[in-house]
Amino acid sequence: MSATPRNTSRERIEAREASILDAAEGIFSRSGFDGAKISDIARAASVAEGTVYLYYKNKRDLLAGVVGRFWSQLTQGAEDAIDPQADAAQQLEQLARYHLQSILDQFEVVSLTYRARPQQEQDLDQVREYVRVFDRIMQRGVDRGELPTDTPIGQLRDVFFGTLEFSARTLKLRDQAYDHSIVTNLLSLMLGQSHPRSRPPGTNNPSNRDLMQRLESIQEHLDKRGAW
Amino acid sequence: MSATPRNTSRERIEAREASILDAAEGIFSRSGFDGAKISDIARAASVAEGTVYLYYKNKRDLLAGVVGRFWSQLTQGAEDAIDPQADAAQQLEQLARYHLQSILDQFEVVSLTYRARPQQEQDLDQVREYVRVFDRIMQRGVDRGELPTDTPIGQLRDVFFGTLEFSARTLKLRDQAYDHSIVTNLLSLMLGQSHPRSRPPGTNNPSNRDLMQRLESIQEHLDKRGAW
DNA sequence: TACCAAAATGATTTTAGTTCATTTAAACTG
DNA sequence: CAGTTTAAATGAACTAAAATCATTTTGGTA
Repeated sequence: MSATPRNTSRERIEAREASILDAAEGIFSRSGFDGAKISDIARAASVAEGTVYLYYKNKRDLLAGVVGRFWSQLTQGAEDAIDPQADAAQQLEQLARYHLQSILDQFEVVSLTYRARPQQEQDLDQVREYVRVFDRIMQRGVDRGELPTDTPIGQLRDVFFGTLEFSARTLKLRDQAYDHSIVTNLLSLMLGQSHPRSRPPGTNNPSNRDLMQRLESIQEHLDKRGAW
Repeated sequence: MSATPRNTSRERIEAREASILDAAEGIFSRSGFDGAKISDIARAASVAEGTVYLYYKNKRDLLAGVVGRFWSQLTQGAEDAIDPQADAAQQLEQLARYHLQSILDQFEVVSLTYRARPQQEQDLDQVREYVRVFDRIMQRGVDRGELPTDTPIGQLRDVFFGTLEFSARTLKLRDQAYDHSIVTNLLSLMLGQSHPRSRPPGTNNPSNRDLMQRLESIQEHLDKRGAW
């Protein structure tokens, strides 16, 4: 009873499972859950249709596998993206940038998350593990005195992820790219600095002459738009 | 060719369409998109299966109908829930409470929104109309001087709806009830109450900078009006 | 009442998820 | 290495449900 064959066998099986997940992720992302056919996924993974069902008991389960792997990888990536030396505010900014960039890059997979059964508890385990990255940053900030002791971490978590996800949706909807101001504004909101009323240095208080010129240009602008 | 029969006929047809939507909303909410069978919906609406396809070209289209009606009704309800006399902060709180309560009450239908094709533009028209309620409150607040002229309305919209939706999801996941502190915390965050910015309108002589910002916002406002 | 067009029906077709009897490959044994 | 056993893979067959369409029913009109 040598261990080597068992291991190679297990590796082979894991590689096959990964290739099925890869294929499924591609097809699901491109065609959505309903549009994706098991036959397409099987072909993309170079296996027979029946083989898919040896690894996942049905189509929903396969989706849960794809989505779960995505969030697990996201957790790993987030931990790598955060500097352990930095303070809470810096870490939060690192997480925010990483998160926004990731969900923009893989928007389709994120959307598929909500097609996994929300009622099935364990389907969202990896998502829950991911948000704990946020909780740890905040708790550490409180423990170190960088954040007030009465910081409502749970509510701020909803602000953080809710805002970033809606922002991503808005950007996608309007075909706009990542905008750094989203993250900086969110953080100044959350950490209680004043509104982004901070002006870039160098913009001085405009003179009346500036105002006059601006008014002239506005009239020009309006005139160009033609008749009312 | 009297008009009355046409009308009664149209009313009959609209009533039938509404009864199909009612049935679909119930079945979709209870069983989810995949679990819902057209045959069940048809039976609940007391029509034949084929009849459903006279009103909606397929199952996804029927879902889009259900979701679209929901958001339209939400827009109507929101406008009713807001006191036109109140200031921006009060109106925002009214909208927040109404919104959170509504998406908690009808969580299943809200969830179904994301199963409607996000790529299909017109499927989300009613959602877009709904968020304009927020935009109008904010714009009016800016115009009245209750909010700073540089208020980033678009970004705050993402904070507002994103946070409320995530909060609702969290509450549902943990079987918790509506919590007033969610709304009050969100609003104090958004309106920056911790840092007193409630300048009684009209008392202060606006700086040139304020004037400049106001002019910019007027131009932006004019541009958005479109339709020249 | 007879006629027509619109609306409704439900049996039939089509499509795609799932199963399972069979085949193929891998692992173990003497 | 041959023989045996066990695990993995296959794809044709099965099944459920979405979608279609030839036929029937209904409601309005002359």
